[in-house]
Amino acid sequence: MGVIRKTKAVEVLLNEFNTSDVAISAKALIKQLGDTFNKTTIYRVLDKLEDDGILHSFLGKEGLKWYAKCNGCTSKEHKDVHPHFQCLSCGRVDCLSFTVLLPQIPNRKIEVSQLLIQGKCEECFV
Amino acid sequence: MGVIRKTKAVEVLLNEFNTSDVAISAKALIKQLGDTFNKTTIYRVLDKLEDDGILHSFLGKEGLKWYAKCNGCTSKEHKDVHPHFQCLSCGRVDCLSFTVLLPQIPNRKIEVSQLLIQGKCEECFV
DNA sequence: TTTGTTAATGCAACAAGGTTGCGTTATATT
DNA sequence: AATATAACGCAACCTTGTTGCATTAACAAA
Repeated sequence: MGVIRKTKAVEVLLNEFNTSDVAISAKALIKQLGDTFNKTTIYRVLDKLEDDGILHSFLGKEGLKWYAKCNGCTSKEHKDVHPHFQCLSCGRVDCLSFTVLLPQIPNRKIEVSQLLIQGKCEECFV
Repeated sequence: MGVIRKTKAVEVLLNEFNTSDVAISAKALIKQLGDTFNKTTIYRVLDKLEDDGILHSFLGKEGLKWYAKCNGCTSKEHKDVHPHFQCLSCGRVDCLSFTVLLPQIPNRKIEVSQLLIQGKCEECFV
């Protein structure tokens, strides 16, 4: 990827992800920042941050695109494959830090896997 | 769910899923049957078949909705939780018949999980 | 500090998957 | 055959996300 300039939008978006560990949907970011930045800009910055290995994205339920910080990824390789947890009560999504081991499947080659777990998060589970 | 009438649309759609075990996206069904039935009808029939426990649905990559036959589900309970495999070469999606065991997560309650595995299918993996 | 290159932005229009309202048709029941 | 109502077709709409293009602003070099 090309040079990334430190613009207001990049700064603000990065800050969103640096202040907590949860994933944030593009939709939520647009709702929150849409008055300050054009939605096109937000989509493009997220895209670029993903290309640069700073964020990773995945699809949550309802087909929404979610973003979260990467750990140890580069622009060359997104090695950050882990499950995501979506709370059915409050909607919050976060990254789980364990690795799910998949069985080998005969005659198939696994390249990517996406595991979305849904239920009640720590706050909502009492 | 209410009574389900044996209409042409129901008959044709059911037949699509009965002749093979692969999953089919709503989009593909509309492309294939859109001249015969209105897309609204197709969406509604799929919806109803899912409610009745005959089909189950999940989201594939790109946020498309996919449907496949259920095994042993009723309209009360969709017990059919299994991984889905999407081939990155030919696009084909099918249901894998094994169960992935998830570790318990402290202070959270797991209710649903969706595992999408991507790679090369049996046909494309040589 | 001014200049110049080009990445980044805003805007408007668009794309695609899916949904809704409503008047009409057809299935199943009596 | 008459009736109730599920299912249908159509058009219009909604939402998330994308594209083209003219304008603005980072940033490096002079």
